[in-house]
Amino acid sequence: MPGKRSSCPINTCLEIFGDRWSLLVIRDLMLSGFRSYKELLSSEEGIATNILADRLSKLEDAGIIASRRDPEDGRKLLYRLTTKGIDLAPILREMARWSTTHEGAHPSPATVELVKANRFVQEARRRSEDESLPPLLAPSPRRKAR
Amino acid sequence: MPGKRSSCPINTCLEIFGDRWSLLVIRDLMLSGFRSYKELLSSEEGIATNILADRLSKLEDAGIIASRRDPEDGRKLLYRLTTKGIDLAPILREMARWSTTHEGAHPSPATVELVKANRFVQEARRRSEDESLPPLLAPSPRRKAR
DNA sequence: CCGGATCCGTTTCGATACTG
DNA sequence: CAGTATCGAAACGGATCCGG
Repeated sequence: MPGKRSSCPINTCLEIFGDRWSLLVIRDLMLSGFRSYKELLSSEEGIATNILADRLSKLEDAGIIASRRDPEDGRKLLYRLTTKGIDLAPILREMARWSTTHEGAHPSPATVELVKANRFVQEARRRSEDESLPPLLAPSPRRKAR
Repeated sequence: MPGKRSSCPINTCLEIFGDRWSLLVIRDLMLSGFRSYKELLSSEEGIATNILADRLSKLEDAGIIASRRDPEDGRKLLYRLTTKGIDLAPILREMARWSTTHEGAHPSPATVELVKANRFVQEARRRSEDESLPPLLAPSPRRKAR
């Protein structure tokens, strides 16, 4: 349903950024490079299995992420951002910057440095191309089972 | 409810950008400077009165928008972005840039120029301080009552 | 008239159990 | 492990009502 709304420059972002879970998936892939379904499940703060599956397929349809078999473990699917997805990095960077300025967000020191140094986008890109690189952020807070 | 999630740099943006309607309200205020409740109702693509009221109060609680009486028409309330809200402009700018690059978004030529010239943020700021300036974008597509 | 608040039918979301 | 089915909870949209 492309609808009748192409006059505003941010409308095409709405389906991604109008949704909390899509945003979290993108953030996680951007910070870590590759992730399997299971890793995303435990990383995102308590996303349900059906929601994750739904968002992954929508993001894949939108050409923002892509999946492929894990060459080392045939059972797993590895998800990563496409070029189009990686290009969302500047948006995330500005979000991180805003949060740090206006709310008491406490990103990891490493992330702060990246944002300051303007290398966030570049690092996110490298991470999607080279899976040997470590994540930008620790494995995740892993929210307590509510 | 600050919750237990401060380790990621974008978490504090989630409540705004995880919600479609908040995003639209912010976009509209950013492009036009001031808006009354009624104007927002007809500008946003078909938002319901209760939803708009809800989002306006949440955004006000978050310190992102502020309201005051229209000096010329005591019945009206005028909403505008606070400094904190205006500082979201870089995020919107990157969204506009991404949309223009990756989807066939057709922003108004004026908006394209602003984004290219990097003046989007600056113009949004001016518009929130000086209500004599024209909106950056036409009064809005005004979606057909389906 | 303007800015909401309230009620209500419908749709969507999300937690859990379950399956290939 | 990756993903569906189910079903209750929440959000949404529309209409209507109300105080100023």
